[in-house]
Amino acid sequence: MASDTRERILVTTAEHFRRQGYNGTGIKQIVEDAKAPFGSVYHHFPGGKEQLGAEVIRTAGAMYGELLPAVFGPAPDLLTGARDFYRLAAQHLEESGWEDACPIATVALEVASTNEELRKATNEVFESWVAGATEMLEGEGLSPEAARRMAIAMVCALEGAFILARAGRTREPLHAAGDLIVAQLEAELAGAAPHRANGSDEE
Amino acid sequence: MASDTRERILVTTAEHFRRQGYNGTGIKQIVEDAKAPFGSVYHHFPGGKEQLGAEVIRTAGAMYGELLPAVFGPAPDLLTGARDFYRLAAQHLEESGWEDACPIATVALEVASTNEELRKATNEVFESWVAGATEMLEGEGLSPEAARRMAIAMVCALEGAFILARAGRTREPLHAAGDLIVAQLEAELAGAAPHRANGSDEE
DNA sequence: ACTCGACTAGATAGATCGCTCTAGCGGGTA
DNA sequence: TACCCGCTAGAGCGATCTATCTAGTCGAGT
Repeated sequence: MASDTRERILVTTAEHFRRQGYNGTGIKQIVEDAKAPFGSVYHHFPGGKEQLGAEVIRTAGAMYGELLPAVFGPAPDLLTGARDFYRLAAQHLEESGWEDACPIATVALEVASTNEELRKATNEVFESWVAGATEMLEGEGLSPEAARRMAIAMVCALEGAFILARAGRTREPLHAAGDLIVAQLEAELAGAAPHRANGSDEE
Repeated sequence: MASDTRERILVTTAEHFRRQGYNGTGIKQIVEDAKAPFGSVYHHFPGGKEQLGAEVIRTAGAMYGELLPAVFGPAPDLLTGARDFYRLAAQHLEESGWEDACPIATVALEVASTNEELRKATNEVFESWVAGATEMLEGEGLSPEAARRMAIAMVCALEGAFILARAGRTREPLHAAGDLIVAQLEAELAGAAPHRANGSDEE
């Protein structure tokens, strides 16, 4: 039993935040869609909407961060991994009716200047994504500085492309951003001596 | 006269949208800060909050779009223009207490799946920015396809960097995104246009 | 002087907001 | 049996939301 009500509330809230943001989502709406009793929200999240929001940001953010190894892992090399990532994101976005983009971007912008607690939560998530990508890029021979800069740029390009793609209902921005990242990744990898014993060098 | 009340309402609403989004901004708050009578909102904007929102998106978007020629115009060449753009954006963002980023990004994400009318307005603004940048890049010798792709990537990188910068209260994402764009711009221009002798780039 | 439309001014309606409160259910322990 | 406690269940509070309504002010045109 534990509390799958609590889990349902978290998942449903995450879906609503991704679609319509923090301020656009009411607690009444959440409990209705989660088929949970209203009081349970304040039992499981005594801190109210803010605590619920913080937990959703962290769990949904961590879940999305796992897509990084999930997509890059099976790919034959980093470049195709990167290309796949943006293309899969575009495909998933369209198939979801232009709803399933970044789970925390809308909330991040809403709270950046109005709620310190939630702002910190979103920042931690972004930092964890950047850290994951940085580690991956360092493994390919980039210097720590170059790797981090590139990792940040990858996340920026993705987030920005999500905004334009949802506004215009088109995959074009995600493809343009993906192409940019792949091209630049190619250039940087060529410049940084790939001393990998693992056979992964072409060109 | 066209009453400057109407103008004050537009400007104040734009400021609030940029800071806290559409759903986070109440009409009461707008009229209070704009020192305007409540009824005037519905006199000047009979369509209510939605019409007000649409007009704010379009006017603020057009105003922000004018920064493109304003920054790139006086620059000695395209690369320094691009570098300046991201650095000025970062500087302005920090000086405003991490509030003055994109005037419509928050609203764009909030309404993308919930309000067709406003979604279209945000898309028109993004399209106009892309069109402006595309034209500029074509003037530098890029093919129409390459120019548009690059223009989209520039906007994506900027928007995404704004999200991370506001969340983390740091200029780093804007610098990383700017560096990425400048590097890729350099590569594409070298392949497309006759190089202009102009000893400028360093760092 | 008089009218009329543009605009100001704010009270108020009706819905919804986040949240608190009490009551009851159900199963493990004594 | 009796008791506790994690959890469900929802009525209801005060605040706030968007929007409408009436009344008043002001200036230009006749």
